[in-house]
Amino acid sequence: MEEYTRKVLDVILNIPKGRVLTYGGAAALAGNPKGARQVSRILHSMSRNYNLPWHRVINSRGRISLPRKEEQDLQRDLLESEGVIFDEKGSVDLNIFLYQPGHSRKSFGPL
DNA sequence: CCACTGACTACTT
DNA sequence: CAAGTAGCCAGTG
Repeated sequence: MEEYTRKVLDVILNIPKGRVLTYGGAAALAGNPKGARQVSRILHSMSRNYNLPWHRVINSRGRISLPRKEEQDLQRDLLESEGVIFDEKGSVDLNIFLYQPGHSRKSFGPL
């Protein structure tokens, strides 16, 4: 497996509860800003074996990208149970919930 | 090695 | 907002 793949896994595992990360963001943190698509494939192939928090990974517009509705609902449920808020259009406010290493605040949220 | 795939992204219509 | 285009790159066969 490529080192890049390993780094992506590491990044995903480090997303704090209640935060989300975009595919591109995970790719960038893993050292390959153009590797967003690999992130999605990694999640698909590794989430089974590594117990990854795959639900904390969404696309650059703050929306769920899963193709199947059941999976979308599951991801949304998991995120909401962690405190992530979805607006009426079904998207997450990345300005609030995006995981940004080094930019951590003591508290966050819409309040 | 080549061809194809994909839970992406940014840009343009 | 939806649809099309181009760039991207590791896994798989």
